[in-house]
Amino acid sequence: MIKTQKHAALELTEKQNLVMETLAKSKRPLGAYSILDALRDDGFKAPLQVYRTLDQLITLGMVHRLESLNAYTVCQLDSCASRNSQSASFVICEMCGLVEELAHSNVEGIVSRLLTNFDFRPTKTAIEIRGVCASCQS
Amino acid sequence: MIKTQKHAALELTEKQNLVMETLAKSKRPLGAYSILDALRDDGFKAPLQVYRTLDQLITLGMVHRLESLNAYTVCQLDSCASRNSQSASFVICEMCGLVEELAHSNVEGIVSRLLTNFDFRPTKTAIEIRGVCASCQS
DNA sequence: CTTGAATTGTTATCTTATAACATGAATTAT
DNA sequence: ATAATTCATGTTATAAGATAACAATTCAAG
Repeated sequence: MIKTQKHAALELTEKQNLVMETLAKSKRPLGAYSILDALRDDGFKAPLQVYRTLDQLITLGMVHRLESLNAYTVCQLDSCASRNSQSASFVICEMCGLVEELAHSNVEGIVSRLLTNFDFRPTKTAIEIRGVCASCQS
Repeated sequence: MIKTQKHAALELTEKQNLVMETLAKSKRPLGAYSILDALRDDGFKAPLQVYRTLDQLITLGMVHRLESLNAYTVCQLDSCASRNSQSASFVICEMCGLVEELAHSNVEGIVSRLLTNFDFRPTKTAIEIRGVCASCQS
């Protein structure tokens, strides 16, 4: 194995790259079926192909699922992919649909704060703050 | 209107009471269709009846939706109903399914901490911490 | 009453997700 | 090499979650 060191990004399969590009092009999180529709001409024929690819990307920390939207978005932070983090925090504007990921340097401390007095070993945290963004507060 | 002062609990409709009882009896969060199945003999015939009742109870702060489970649970804190709070925080054990609600005296401070430097007006926050509970860590 | 508004019932449908099994590719043992 | 095993992917069918659209009913105001 004389191959040069591989970067995570280069390891992606064709299908994974297609899903990443689709999500990256979109300004908003996408549902699995929207991704499927966008990729019908690229070999995606069934929902499960999308769901499996999303699962892989989520495991890599490159995509997050927005639990309260049943939708998926590319990770906006380099830190997630580099640590395979499945945890993420988002603000979601209920007026315009804007979604922004919060840096989670803060989040880990906050989670352990919340768990004070709870004997609980966290593996994956979802924080979704819904409300009104700056532009929409006018 | 000479009626005595009403408590929130006394205001509940028949259907709302049935859903509350069903959720309270269950040790685990329930999906809307499980609730429907449990209440088929009590006049519930269609999903929408369950969803509408759940929405009402959620608005009252008496039921919370677990976004990452697509399931519903009675609020375990008196503080939610008393302030009609739609925000809640949970720990969810991925081994045994245990779900426990975290007091949110902490949570509000934490949310504003997370939003430092974000011009965002939060209305509803979902925090769901998945992991392994004390019993399952053995 | 009776009109209009709001709630509740009902059917149909849409969206999201996964089970179950088939096919094919890679891996190892013989 | 090739059979046997395992693991990933394809495909069909269906389960589970949610809501749209409209009908029927209730209920308060005129």
